Amino acid sequence: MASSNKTPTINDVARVAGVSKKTVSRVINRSALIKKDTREKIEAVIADLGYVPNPQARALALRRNFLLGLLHDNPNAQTVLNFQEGVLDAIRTTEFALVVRPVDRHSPKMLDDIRHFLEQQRLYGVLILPPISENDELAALCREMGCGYVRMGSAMLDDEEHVVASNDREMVESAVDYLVESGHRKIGLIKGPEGFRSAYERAEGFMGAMLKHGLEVAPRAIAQGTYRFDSGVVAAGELLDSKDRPTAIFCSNDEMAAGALHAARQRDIHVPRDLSIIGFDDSPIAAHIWPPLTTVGWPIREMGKAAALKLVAPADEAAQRARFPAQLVKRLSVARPAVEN
Amino acid sequence: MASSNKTPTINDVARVAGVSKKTVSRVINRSALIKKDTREKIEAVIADLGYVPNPQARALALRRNFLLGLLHDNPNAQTVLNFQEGVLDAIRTTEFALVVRPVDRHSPKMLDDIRHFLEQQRLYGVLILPPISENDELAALCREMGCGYVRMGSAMLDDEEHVVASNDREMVESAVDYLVESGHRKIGLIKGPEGFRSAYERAEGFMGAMLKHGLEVAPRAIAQGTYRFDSGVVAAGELLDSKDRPTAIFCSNDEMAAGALHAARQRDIHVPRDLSIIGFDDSPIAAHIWPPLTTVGWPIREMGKAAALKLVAPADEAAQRARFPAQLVKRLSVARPAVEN
DNA sequence: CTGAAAGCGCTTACAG
DNA sequence: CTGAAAGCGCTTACAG
Repeated sequence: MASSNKTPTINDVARVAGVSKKTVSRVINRSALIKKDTREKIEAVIADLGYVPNPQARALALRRNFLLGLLHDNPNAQTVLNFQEGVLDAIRTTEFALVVRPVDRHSPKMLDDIRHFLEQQRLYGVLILPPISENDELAALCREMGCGYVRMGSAMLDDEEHVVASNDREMVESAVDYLVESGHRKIGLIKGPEGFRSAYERAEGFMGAMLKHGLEVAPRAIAQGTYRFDSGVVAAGELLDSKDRPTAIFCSNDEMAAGALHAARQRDIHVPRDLSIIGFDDSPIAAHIWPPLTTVGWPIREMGKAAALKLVAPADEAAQRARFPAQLVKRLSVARPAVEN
Repeated sequence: MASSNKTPTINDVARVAGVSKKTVSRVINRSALIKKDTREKIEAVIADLGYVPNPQARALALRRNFLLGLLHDNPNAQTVLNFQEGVLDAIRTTEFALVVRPVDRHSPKMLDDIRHFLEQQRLYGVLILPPISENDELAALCREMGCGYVRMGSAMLDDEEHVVASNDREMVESAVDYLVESGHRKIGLIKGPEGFRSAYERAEGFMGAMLKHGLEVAPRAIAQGTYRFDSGVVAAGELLDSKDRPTAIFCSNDEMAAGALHAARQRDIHVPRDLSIIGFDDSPIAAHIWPPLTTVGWPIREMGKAAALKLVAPADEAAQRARFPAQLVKRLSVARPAVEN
């Protein structure tokens, strides 16, 4: 070691290798314009010295940080965390780091806050989780600021390079198919909140499937929810108290399905004997309530990984994928209806 | 505006204000060595120009990034997210950002990985969540690298400036007190995993309380869990199948309590009529299972905020706090035992 | 394919 | 209390 025990810089590498630091910079940045011999010599010195390029210096010179941002607002905690894990899978061995930024969808200053955040942190790119991923103004802001972005959604919200999407609509169709195969004909729906694309997609999937099976959906068989547990209790209550109550309910997410289970229990309606329930998300609660919930699970971690790769390694094969099929997870909350109807 | 539409730099501010950039730097860094008039003039120019110091440049010059790291391994998703929210509460209006880093407690390379991460990112400081917060080698590593750190824990793991702690032991005592007041005398314990300080504290709290009440704890009234749902099912099964089964079980976390509920249901043991259950964490599942779980809740978000403040604003009053009392959340999973025993 | 010079936007001693 | 010079560790045109 020529220098002391300080961490080595590009200058140390250049000196030891007997080249200019520009040349070292070229191997760091994987420039093609470099002779193989030179590259190998420099790589050896880098390994020998244990040199790691200083990201702060690169960030300053490049006017760009090696930071990915995760923008999210109030989604399911497990979803956020699984997504984070996926992102980390993609960047763990790179120089990138992940910065998280919860935002407030209801604040009128949200876009300004995000603008300021992007301006200040000079992020390499951002990953946007639903529901704010559905905000087209936000995507436009990212483009305007020269910040890469990938949106996670329930449908193809943008070009393939800017989206990782699940197929919610199809999945709800297959959930309804399953209920119909199990003998249900009076099937209720608890919708997610207005303005959420996922809620829309799931409701559309439901209506489409019912139509396909020639089944009627009475207005009283549809209730509005907010994706929160409490709204599931209330909405299911409405369905269960209506005359001619459904023998099965599709809930647009697991939280509301858990609420529906409470509503049934309060009325001494046994699940699944007297009522079948299907949720959506396959969040941990689905497996931990009683009866364990039949639901739709999507590969969130993989989606997070692919989303990050779209930003940091767009040429990578795994970065090409934009569609991520969800699948039905059968547990114990669905049974044949006690009385065929 | 003197310059074009580029974002203004410290030079622009200096020029417009008619001072040297060093002086501008002084007001940015809140140096005391500056005349009030000068400061106010410069502050006016800063506001006028909409100047924001470039964090990358500061990071390079200071050899220190304005980034806080969140190190965690496999804890409850909601805990991580709530903690993140708290941290963001503390740094939202500052130049700091939060970088997340899940780590693998079981990897032999964990400390090396973290060392490399700290070296590369030059973090301002890290926030460490349990269980890895209990790793003293990790804390030593942070000190060695000159990286600030704050550990979250179930007990005072370190000096006050390096800890935000809950009082798990006391809280479990009061949970047991509550069971005893409700008439229970045969109370079982499902422990958390070996090597977790929180598991130890909770078990100690349990044993201490039982001793205080002069109640015996038979070996068959204690079962080992892992903090996972499935382990709760198994452990509760053991307790419920033992002769002279308990009328109440304290579970060292909510996941296992949910598992215990399953075990009871499988045996047609009604909760709370035939069996009372108390959990720990007050995670969302606690309120969403049936019956809603009596549990111990701790102020995670506040702890996150205080932890971040200890790093970024140690003089702040809220940064002084190191102890955060949890409290018993009474719901429906506890009742008087059907038969006094 | 390689290099010398200038620059990214700040801060740090050192003077005064 | 304020400033001129040098430096943090990289990259970017521009030459050659």
